[in-house]
Amino acid sequence: MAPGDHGRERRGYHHGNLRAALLEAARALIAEKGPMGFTIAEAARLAGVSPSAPYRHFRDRDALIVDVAREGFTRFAEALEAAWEAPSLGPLKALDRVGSAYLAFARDEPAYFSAMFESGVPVGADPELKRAADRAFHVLVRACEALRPLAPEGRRPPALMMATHIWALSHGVASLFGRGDGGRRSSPLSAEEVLESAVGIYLQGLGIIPA
Amino acid sequence: MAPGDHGRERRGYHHGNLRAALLEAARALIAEKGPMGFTIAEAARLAGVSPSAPYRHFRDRDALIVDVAREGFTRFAEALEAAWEAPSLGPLKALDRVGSAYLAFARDEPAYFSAMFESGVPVGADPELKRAADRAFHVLVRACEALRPLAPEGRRPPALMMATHIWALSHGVASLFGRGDGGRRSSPLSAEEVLESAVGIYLQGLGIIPA
DNA sequence: TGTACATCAGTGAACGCGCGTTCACTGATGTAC
DNA sequence: TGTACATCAGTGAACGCGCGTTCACTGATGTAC
Repeated sequence: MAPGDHGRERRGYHHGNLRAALLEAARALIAEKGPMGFTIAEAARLAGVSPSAPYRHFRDRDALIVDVAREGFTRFAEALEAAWEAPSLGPLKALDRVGSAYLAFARDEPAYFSAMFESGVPVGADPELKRAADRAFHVLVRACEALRPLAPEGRRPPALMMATHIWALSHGVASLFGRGDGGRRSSPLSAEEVLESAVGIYLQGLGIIPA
Repeated sequence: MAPGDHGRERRGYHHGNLRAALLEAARALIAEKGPMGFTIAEAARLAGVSPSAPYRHFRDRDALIVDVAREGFTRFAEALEAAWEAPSLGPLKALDRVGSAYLAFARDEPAYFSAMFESGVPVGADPELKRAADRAFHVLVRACEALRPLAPEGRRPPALMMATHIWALSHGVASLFGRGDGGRRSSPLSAEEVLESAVGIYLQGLGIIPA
């Protein structure tokens, strides 16, 4: 594959799809060297275009990273939604699938993951970014709303709190044990096993699963 | 405070404490701009020394960051150990204190935290770094060993697994809600409240706390 | 106590490099008539 | 269908900058006798 063949074929002087090609190049570079190792010049090179071309599509370097994070949150939300909504196996099984999707995303898309959570981009940097992030979190909230009625009546914490707990747990497991790039800790258990067992004990604590 | 006054007074031509001053300067710079925003040249400037001076003490830029991470893990381990060992209030109260110490460290020392967990430095980069990291994790293992006998006999997961669960939970909460620098998510609950309530439900799940 | 000398821990100039960004420009594309 | 023209999306040269690292050097320190 020749340089510049990102997205559709380049048609002569005009690239035709430069914006998308730059986002893809940035993703690839961030996967390689982290969010701060990425440079606009190198992204342009990868897209087969002069170093000034990106400025037709992005105000500056930061704007490009914000867009990568936004794209990442959008795909993340889609992945979680798909995991939750697909089959009707009951909320317990579905929650399991959402957890696995969280880990799979962190593992398969380390570039998006670090642009989203480790690049220093504040969630409020862009309204669309915020919307996508909220959308992802909302999947967990819906899951917890479905789970709540299974708990004994006196002991039902707010769904939002439950979702926050499970989010933190998933995020911690993903960060420590389930990253696609280097630097993860070693553990006798896989990330999936850690998350699944922890969530199981948590749900027992709520009386949703029998002890 | 004049530039270069890190640690003890500079005594003429020789700095006297340059190594420590550079580590401190690096910490300050990482707190400001993240692990990748830090440069050796700027650290030297902060320490009041020529740009080539750092090379007397560190092979290169990476070596300096690894040392910052090592220093961070050492202080982290000390903080967790102090939280666990101080008073004999019983393992439940002590675990609480360890959790708070985890969050406090992430909040008060964002530079160390990101050098340790987000700089791409692999834990195996340096034997002493690995030892310090293990020491920190070991506090959680000891805490879980103390907690385990409180669970009903048939339902006692390995302490190492429990420690992994609680570590992931603490780390997730710290990363998402309890960072000292920008970029954290908003939540109606404080990081401490989130962690405490989640750990409470988890311990109920183990039968260590009554439902 | 004094002196010669080895070693240590800095200096500062220099290098090559790649970056972000700007600028005037120009080739390609699409639209009005 | 053909032509004039506006607009779009690139080019490529240039800028100033700060970086990591090297090198030969030198001032300060400590030690042996």
